[in-house]
Amino acid sequence: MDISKRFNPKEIEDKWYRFWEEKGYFSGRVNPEKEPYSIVIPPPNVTGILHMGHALNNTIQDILIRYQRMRGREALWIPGTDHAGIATQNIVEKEIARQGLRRQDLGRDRFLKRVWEWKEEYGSTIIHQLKKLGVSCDWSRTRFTMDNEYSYAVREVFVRLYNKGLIYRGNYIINWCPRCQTALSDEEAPHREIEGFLYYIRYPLKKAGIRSSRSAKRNFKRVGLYGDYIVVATTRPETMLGDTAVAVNPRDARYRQLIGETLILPLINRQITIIADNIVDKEFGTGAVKVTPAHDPNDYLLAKKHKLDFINIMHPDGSLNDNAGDYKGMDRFQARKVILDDLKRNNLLERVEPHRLSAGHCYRCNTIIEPYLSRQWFVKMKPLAKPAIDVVRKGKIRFYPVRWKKVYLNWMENIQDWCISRQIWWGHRLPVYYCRDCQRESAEALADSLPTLEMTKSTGGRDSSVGSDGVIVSTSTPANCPVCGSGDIYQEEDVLDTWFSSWLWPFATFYWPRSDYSMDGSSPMSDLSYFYPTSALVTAPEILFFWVARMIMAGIEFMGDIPFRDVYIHGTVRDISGRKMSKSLGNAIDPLEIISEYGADALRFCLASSASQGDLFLAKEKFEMGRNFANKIWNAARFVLMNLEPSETMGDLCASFKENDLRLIDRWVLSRFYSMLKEVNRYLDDYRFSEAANLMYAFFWHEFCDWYLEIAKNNLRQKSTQLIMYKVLEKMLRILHPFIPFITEEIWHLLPHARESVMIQRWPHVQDEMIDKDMESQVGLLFEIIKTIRNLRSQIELKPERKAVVSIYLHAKARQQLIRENSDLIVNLGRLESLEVLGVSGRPQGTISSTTGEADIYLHFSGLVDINKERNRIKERRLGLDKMVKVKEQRLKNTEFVKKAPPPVVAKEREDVKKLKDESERLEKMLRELH
RNA sequence: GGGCUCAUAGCUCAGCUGGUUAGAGCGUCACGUUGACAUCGUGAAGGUCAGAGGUUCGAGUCCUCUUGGGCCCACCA
Repeated sequence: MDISKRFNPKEIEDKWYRFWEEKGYFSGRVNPEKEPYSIVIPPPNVTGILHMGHALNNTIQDILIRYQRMRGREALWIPGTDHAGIATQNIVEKEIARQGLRRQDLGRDRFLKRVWEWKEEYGSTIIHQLKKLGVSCDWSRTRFTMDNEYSYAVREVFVRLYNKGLIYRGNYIINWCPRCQTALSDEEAPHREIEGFLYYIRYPLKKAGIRSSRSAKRNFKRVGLYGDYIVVATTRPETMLGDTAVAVNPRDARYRQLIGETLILPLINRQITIIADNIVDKEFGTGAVKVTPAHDPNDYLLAKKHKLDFINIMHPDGSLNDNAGDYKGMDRFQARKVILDDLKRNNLLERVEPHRLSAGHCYRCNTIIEPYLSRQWFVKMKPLAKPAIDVVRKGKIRFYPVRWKKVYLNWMENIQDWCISRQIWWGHRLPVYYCRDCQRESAEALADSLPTLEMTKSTGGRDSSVGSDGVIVSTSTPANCPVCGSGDIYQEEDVLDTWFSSWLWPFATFYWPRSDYSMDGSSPMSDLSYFYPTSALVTAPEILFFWVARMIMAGIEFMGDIPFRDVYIHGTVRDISGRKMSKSLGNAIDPLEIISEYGADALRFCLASSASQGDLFLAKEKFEMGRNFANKIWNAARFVLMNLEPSETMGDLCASFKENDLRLIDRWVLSRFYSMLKEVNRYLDDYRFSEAANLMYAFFWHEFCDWYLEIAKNNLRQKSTQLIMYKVLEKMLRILHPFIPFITEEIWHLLPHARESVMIQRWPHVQDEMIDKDMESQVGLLFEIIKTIRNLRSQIELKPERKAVVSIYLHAKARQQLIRENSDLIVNLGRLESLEVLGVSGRPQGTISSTTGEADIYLHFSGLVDINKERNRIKERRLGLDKMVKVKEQRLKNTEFVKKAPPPVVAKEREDVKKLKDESERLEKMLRELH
């Protein structure tokens, strides 16, 4: 047979991927005969390009899917992409910016057309890249979160929640990204520490000369033109332009006399009042807080409570507006500088301290978030969260590793309402319409526009604006106002948060709210009812709140059932120094580069074997391990196939096979295989991929290749050897297939059998009757002896080509038979001329010696033996043994131990002592015999 | 400020519900073209399991504290 010496992944990967696709192996269809197993892919952004995180995430899913498919489940993996509102819009905006255009120049419709064109052209990049990985998604079901049917599901959900009173609209402080010019949810504005400053600013009192107490004196001094003042501390001095009060703690003696007094807000000369509230921390700063209701969430609440004015000083792009007086038109950070200069000039900046603070950052463009008062839409989360907490707490949904359960519950129990409106164009437009005629009659008419409200008096509570005043919510565009019949209707400009569509993914991908959809049209049940709830969700920790938690809520709310049973959360991919792998840091390893250099199998295997409990620390060299393993498998297969009789087929081999033909080593390798398989099964069912991968690796390489195949070289003409080599290889291909699908398929087709693909084979059964631990330990002794001989050889630097003569004394008579029967094995692997089994103990002339736990081994040596070296070696070993004996004897002397430890543990301890002592005595004897 | 997590060989990590002579891969050193594989083989060196207490007959494994990393959440201006 002509098989290349090296495995060359490039030549075969595309071929087999096409083969699987053409055969339709990836498709999952309703099949009442089979138990379903389904996974929905975490849909990558249409803007996405494959990175290591994707590679890891999808490798794991593919392992699960292929494994379950082989176990006889109807496996379905639904792929798709996410429209990624802000990210995609940003890309297309950048594109048109090269032509000097802003999206506003094109207008909404033309801009959206451009985005769709972009999507058509580049949107499936990541899909093609995923295929390179070998993933077995059912591509005929590929979904996009802005597909027509999907969009309908989104509107349906909005309407249902609105009608239930769970969606409301109102003016609140939200996270505003001045660069993207949209609101963001709390999750989209992660806090990051920044090195900033705390600025202490003097606010003069209108009525000078008030002293509250002696202790306060240093806080009140005369400054320039102004009278006495109060000092406030802030990290964002520019917001002072929007201040409408200063707050102090009512129990703060320093300021008690000043409560209710009026201050002159510097630079803008507005009169503001000193108010008292318990939320003010006396210890922080000066104990006096400037209150900026329109630009700080705390101040907002304070202002509601104290009925203060809300002054918005900023345009949506972060520049200051008309309310900012002389600073109007400046960018917020530029304004900060100028304001600080002006304050300094007026002797109003008391001091500046370095101050570390954490601020929200836009998760799309990393711009510092501005807390911004604007009219937005929200989902009330508490009612949705409650049942979603229950299902996790009761274990209906299980997290792997389990610690994520706590993280989930902690977040869910403190959940805040979800801001779902975005001031961008690419996305699902809110199914909200306004009737102009009704609005005209409404007192709140002016407030529907984008968040440009400049100054409003405080309004009522959080729910004040729900469902009133010309608002129509409907899945389809209404022709007339259902209240007044007017046709003067327009749709809400805002679109929904991308995650407002993603959270429906586990059922909207099955065409929910339709309940009758099935892919092949003639199924006895719908896809949704067959495949939902899905079996497992595999994802990264970053999107636990964004996505996983919300899917659980949506599943329960709209399907009445959990969306998945298991959640497996894998680690984050980092570089070798622990930094998160990212394009911007320049430390990313491109999976496609790894594939082309080492092969997709190498990539997959390395990722799987690195995917233990924590994060993954990767360096390019690490993938060599996978490549080497693939090559090892390749060559082992080559060896096995080269040594099968050309005409042999599996059937011929089996037919000529008799149980008693099996040699000890044959039974050993089978026993080891099934022992390993048993554990692999357990690990896979427990989402412990690295353990499963490493077990297979160790067995294949260090047991099957290093021992079995090496021994087989001397029995190649025996049918049983050929059969067992073949059998183990064949079974290994099956169980390795989910991890390394390409090479296993390639080798599969080189096997002399007729079955068309390894991918659709059954996962092997554990044959318990083949597992024999006692026999394994007998073989273990044989290996020990061989290793000891090799060790002795290397000590006297005996060249490999020189055959040695060895005598063995077995301490247990029963083992003599074992050694005699398998002496050929020791002779061959020990490179011996002959092996003698001694009847009595004692050192033969001209030998060097060593022991295993059960045998004394003497290697005949004609050269000069360095007696001292030999003696030291034996002594050292004895020392070690005696130390262990001491520890164990001490343990046995302890009556508590003997009384309380379980009998088998005590028995084993006794046995160990006996064995160790024996060995020690034999070493002692060897020592005596040396002279 | 709250929570989670980690600290085991030079590096990256295993070590499951406490009882091994503490393992693997990579790296290092020595030897090697034995009829698959140098992307290989054989052998070796290398660890007081971060530190201190405690629970227990027994702790790398459980508890507390200390030290040092990492991550997440949070409305300290």
